[in-house]
Amino acid sequence: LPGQPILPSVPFKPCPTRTSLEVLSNKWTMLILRDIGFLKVDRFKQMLGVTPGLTSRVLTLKLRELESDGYIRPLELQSNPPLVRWGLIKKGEDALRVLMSLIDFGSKWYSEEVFEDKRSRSVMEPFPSLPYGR
Amino acid sequence: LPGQPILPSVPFKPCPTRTSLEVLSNKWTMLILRDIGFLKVDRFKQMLGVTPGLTSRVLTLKLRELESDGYIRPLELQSNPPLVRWGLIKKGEDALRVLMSLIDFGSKWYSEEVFEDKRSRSVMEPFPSLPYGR
DNA sequence: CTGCATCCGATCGGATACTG
DNA sequence: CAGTATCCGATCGGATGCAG
Repeated sequence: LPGQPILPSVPFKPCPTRTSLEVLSNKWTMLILRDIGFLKVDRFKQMLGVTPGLTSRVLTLKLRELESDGYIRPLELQSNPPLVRWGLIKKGEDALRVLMSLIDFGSKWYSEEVFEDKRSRSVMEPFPSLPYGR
Repeated sequence: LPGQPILPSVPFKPCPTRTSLEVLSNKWTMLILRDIGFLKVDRFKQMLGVTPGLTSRVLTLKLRELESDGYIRPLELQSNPPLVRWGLIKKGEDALRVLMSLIDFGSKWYSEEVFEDKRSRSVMEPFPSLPYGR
């Protein structure tokens, strides 16, 4: 992409990248959205199970943050013993597009760590069923 | 997206999201790639100028990291006084897709902070000239 | 099961001053 | 101009244990 600056035709005050990153750049946030949105793992303990390294303290903090920022919503199913499912709301679903671009990027550039056959590929291959693109 | 889990047809060991985030989730990294890739601001001092809050110490650290991870490349033009331009290489250009998705997301969900007219919009509007999508 | 409380080391990154 | 060096407070997040 050499040459002219690529400038927005509509000027923004702070770059929207900055605002988006404030919430999405967290170490665990995207993985939690992945659990709920893609893996359909929407229960506290299950999330801990499928996300190695994540601890209950951090998961709690991030769920609260995602909730208060309007990404997810809790469904309290029963309270004794507690049974909660977490669901994406609109903003959270939109964030999955960012997630897809991360998966795409990672699949291409970190295939050695990611795939067992170490072959680089595009997301369309791992997720052929997904409505991707616009 | 209710219903079935959306699973990859090709299993990955760690989720590629995780590997991508290790480098891209940094507070400043994406903004530096934006400076070079979109704004065509490729000089040290200029980057500090267009990226409020960024300090020279952190910029140095991140440039070194992006360089050793294969996102950018320095062009030493002269050494006294020093004159350096930073350019994206392939991996860095690919990372712009992630950046676009962040801009897209931010333009939609943080329009109050981002646009002066506070109207939400898609990236296609601010960047009509960009080859976006696949 | 779904969390919360406490503790604490590691890291991040802002402020400031300095160098070739 | 393009960085380095030093300092240090704030935050992040891992470990562990406990609660409803």
